[in-house]
Amino acid sequence: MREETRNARQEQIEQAAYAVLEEKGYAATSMLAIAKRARASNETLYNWYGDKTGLFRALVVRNAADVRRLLQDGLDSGEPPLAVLEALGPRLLALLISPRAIQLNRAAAADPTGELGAVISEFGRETVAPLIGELLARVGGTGALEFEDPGESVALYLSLLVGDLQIRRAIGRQSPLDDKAITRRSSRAHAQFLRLKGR
Amino acid sequence: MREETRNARQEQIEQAAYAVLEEKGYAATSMLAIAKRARASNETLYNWYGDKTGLFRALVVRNAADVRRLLQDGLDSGEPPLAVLEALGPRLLALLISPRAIQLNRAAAADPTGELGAVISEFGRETVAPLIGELLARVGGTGALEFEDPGESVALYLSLLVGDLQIRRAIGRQSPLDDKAITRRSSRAHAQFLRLKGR
DNA sequence: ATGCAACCGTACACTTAATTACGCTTATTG
DNA sequence: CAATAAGCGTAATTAAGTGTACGGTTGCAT
Repeated sequence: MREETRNARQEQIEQAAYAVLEEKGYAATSMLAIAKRARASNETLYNWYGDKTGLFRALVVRNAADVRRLLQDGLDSGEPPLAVLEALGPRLLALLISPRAIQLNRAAAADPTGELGAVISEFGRETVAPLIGELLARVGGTGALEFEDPGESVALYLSLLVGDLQIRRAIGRQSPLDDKAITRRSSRAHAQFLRLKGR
Repeated sequence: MREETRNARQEQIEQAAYAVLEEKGYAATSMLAIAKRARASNETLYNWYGDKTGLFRALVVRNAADVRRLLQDGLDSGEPPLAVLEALGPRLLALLISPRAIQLNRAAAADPTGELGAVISEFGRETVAPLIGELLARVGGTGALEFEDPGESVALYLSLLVGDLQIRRAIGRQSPLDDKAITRRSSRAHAQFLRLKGR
């Protein structure tokens, strides 16, 4: 199969996986259901992804790449760091509590092997945090911030921005935030962060 | 069976449930495994708890009662509110990220019916938040705090105290925080909260 | 002591879902 | 235009786990 065709096919399969996942939740999502939705055979799914965990690992990696790209674009934009931070807030928050991300977190929580959780950690927070750290360092470079421990500042920023929204969404009792709520929460977090760490 | 005996037996069964849960994770925890661990029959488990969700609901309720008691004792202690808040921080944090609480959150995230999540919310956050709100209001009454929206202040306090620790523990391989780390995080959160909301 | 109700241990349907196998069809390639 | 590799659809296999049933046993009340 031509590489191009195959990539397109994988895209379709992963779309289907998300669709079923968002519709049924992880526990009720079967490989067969994904295959049918994508009009693929489950033999193909197993050939390409190995097993169910492998398929979801692919979803996690692709999702994390989106977040990474968002941050990297911000870093490369050449805009003033503080403006970048402010603009990134709502978009980052939106990604982190999107239905897709939440379903992946639920999947990781449900995964008996714990492997999905490891992958989310590795490709999620552990690649994202350094990028935020870099951004904060640049803001610091402009003199707008003052902090000793960069890791602690990243954690504080994420605490203010995201807080316990992810876990509350994951256990199902927090409805998705609309754009307005996301903007409000993000700008509040931005202001609070500056008050704590700004000079 | 004498009531006392029965309560003790339930205690043992719930202990066993936690043990298996912490050992295997929710998905790999079967009713039979719990029964065997407790040297009980699964018929008894089903008679007493109805079904698997019912058993875990019992765990959630008991766990939430612990948290509630902690806060209520603080409120009733008669100590100065600000001191109560400071003393409560580490103990509350320790409970919220304890292995038991985390496993219950994992269970809720994995539960396809979403019922466990509802129970956690109802007996967890939704009874705890008002108590924290009451405590914050009393601190405000002493003139040490100033805020308009009590709900928002509770959310901020919890964000600073707990942040995304729960979700990271739920999906990650992150080890529990030791006492020292809990104390440090809690006192930092306390200071930051006062800085944002204190007068 | 003795009857009874609940409990234990084990076995047993009954489902469900992950994998695997396979015959048929379609696309790629030399 | 074959030859062949890959993919499709579906059926078979396997493995667990939930929830139920049941004979034997134990603790409790009378």
